[in-house]
Amino acid sequence: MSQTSIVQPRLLSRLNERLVLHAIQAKGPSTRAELTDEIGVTFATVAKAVSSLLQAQLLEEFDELTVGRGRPAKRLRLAVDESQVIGVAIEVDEVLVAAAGLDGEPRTTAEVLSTPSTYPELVNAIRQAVESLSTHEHPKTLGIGVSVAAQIDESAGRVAVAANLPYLSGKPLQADLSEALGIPCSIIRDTHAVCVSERLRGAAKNLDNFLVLHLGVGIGVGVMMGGQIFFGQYGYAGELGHTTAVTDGELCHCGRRGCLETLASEWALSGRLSSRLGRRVNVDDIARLYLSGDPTTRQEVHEACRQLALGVSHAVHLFNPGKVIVYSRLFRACPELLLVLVHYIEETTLPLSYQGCEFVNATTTPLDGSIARVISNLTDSLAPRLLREERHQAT
Amino acid sequence: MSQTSIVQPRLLSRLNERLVLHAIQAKGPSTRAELTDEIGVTFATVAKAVSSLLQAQLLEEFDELTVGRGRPAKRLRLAVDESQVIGVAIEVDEVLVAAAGLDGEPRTTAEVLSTPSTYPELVNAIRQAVESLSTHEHPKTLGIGVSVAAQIDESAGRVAVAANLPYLSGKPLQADLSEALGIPCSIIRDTHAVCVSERLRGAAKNLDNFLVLHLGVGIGVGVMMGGQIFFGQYGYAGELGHTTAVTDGELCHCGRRGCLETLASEWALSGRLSSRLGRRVNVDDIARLYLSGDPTTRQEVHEACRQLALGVSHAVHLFNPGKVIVYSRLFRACPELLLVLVHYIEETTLPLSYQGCEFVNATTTPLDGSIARVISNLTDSLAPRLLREERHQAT
DNA sequence: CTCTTTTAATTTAGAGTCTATAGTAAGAGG
DNA sequence: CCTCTTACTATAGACTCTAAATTAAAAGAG
Repeated sequence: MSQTSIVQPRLLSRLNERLVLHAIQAKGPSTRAELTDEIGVTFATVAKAVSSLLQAQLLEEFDELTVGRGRPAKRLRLAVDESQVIGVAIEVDEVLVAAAGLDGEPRTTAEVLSTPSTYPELVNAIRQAVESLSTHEHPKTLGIGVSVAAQIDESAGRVAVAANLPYLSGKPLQADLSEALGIPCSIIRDTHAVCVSERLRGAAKNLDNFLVLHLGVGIGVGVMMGGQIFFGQYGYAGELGHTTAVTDGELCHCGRRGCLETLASEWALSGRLSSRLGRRVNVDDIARLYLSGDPTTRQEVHEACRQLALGVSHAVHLFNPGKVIVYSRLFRACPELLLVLVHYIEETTLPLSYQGCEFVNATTTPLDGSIARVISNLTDSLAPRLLREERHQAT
Repeated sequence: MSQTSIVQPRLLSRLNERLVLHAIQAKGPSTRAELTDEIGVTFATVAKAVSSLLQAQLLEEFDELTVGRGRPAKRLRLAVDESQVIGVAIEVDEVLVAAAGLDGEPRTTAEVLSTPSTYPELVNAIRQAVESLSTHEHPKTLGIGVSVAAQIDESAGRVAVAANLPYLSGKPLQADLSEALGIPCSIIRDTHAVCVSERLRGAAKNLDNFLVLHLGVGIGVGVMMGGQIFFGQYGYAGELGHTTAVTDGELCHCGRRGCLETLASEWALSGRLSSRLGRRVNVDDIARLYLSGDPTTRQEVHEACRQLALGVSHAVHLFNPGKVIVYSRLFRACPELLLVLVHYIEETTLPLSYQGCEFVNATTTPLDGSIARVISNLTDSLAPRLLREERHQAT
């Protein structure tokens, strides 16, 4: 099988390094003594793991204003002065690039490019933007994350199908960027990116099971379960837009009829409202009209919410998530829509299934997610994850 | 946090013991040399792990008819002569008890009791049945698994809600049985039990992501993802029966209208057919009538399949499983119904989502599952699971 | 200003694990 | 009987952990 086993003495120290990083991510900057209590290993072991992480520039030591007796401890934080990561978000009309410390906090406002129209230009534009953030005045760049508004085969690092950026379909973007930049790079679907950043520093901190409902041109959910993105057997988990909402409904671009996407996507909504209002409206217009109380808009939007709630209800029944995070321009502009959505969901969902499940707007973006993805990769590539799974009753 | 860390040198040997057991489960009886190739550690390490597992009576050594040159190897198998486990299935009308070797193969035909009508009688009946299988003529009993046709809080070992066995609701069955029997015991929901046994030795061998569609009085799915049963945040994942299938449909016992269960459960189907045929029919009658070609029956059954397919379609879209295993008396009696179900599913599901997903009947029962659960517990309690999760592109 | 107290960090000894390598065991074939 | 082949055992070297002793750096008491 595997040429050489991972089960070797040094696995232990890797595991402890990983535990140290996760403890600091969860509790913020800590001293070695605090980490000792938190992790449950000896001070000596913590010190050793920390020294290795300092060497790898994943952690930084800093003095704090001491207050108690005794020798003052040095506090450790995720590296922000010595190291950085770079996140890239490829969207339909623009590409965003930003650098961040290992805490996930962007250190600059994002640089915005308009999306090039060929693949080589895209790779080149990203290379230039990344290089301008990686000069010698900047901290050392440890990795690059790229979120893409497309179906991604994340294990192969390849774009699967990019409906709205056709030239990306099938491209081995991860390998091409890694090569062009000379720095480890990983690509991730935008929906999944939001999952990762919401968990790292957004609405789902320390939550293992939640959904991100992504409403854009289509409707999809990002599934975070057991602390990991869930891909399904072939990587297509989280499809919601092509669930049949009404039998013999409107024709969908997928060839079937009555898909949820024909009723509740932002794209469908602006189409319906455009024809009812007799002029072209986009999502921002809809939000404005909705907030101003336009009755036609309110009626259509609420109807879309009702249909959407049915689809979300299925997902809640099946996943029993601890939270549902809505990532949508319309919902961000009109937060009260969350209440409407929840109202319809409660009508069609078993209380046992939605009890304890909060519905909130996303607080992060795919750009944050691309950064969070690199950071997770850096921490998780140290060692595999230990997963306890005992369900035994001791006698 | 945890008093003492699990990350210690002996974790390595535990991990290797676990790898040895899983290799033998996957590949069948093996020699130490074969395990060495399979696992990727040194022969010496394998030999040490094996010797520890022999001591724990989880493995057995046996001579085989040698054929090649060289010193003949001793082959190792999961213990079946020296050790056994006992499985119990608590169903609405009967309780099944059987002993099995650690390979999961039952060593006896199941003993069948009619389900007692009080909790103490139930515990006592199980105690007697188990003790008659644990006398000194029998191999040593290493554990007991109990599958229950009810909602279970599997982490607490407690029955949550038992709609059809009311006296079980809220009972700490796992602790009570462990105490009564003096042997580690674990309880598991019947739907989940089928998941576990299908993966151990049924239709889902070596498959990490699949669903078990359980049609009985209700409709539910067991979700196996990443090789583990998925519970959701609060343990209620896999609900399908109370998905709203038609707005303003028939009143469901849950208080809402149009639940899938009112249209497609075996219970609903027999109700509808009883009233249309003018006489009481149960599931077995329906199967007979269906196979004999009765048009009314065929029409109603196909309509139920159509509704069911819509619900399954949602699950397939969201989970993208590698297989859907149907556990249902009606489907087992009429295997051609699978084709009907698949036909309707294909009508309402994105090809990308169901491609590569097979729909098959279950080959195991909750009793097999209760046995499989104990065996998993024995192997998995040795060490936590190592979960690699790298998605990085090496430069 | 010196000494004690307190907390932080390092060092060292002891036990456990792995790999690698050399050596022993048990059969088949000439 | 000897050699070849495969299976298994034993030992040395490197790495890890814990635990306990030692050193380091500050605050406070006298």
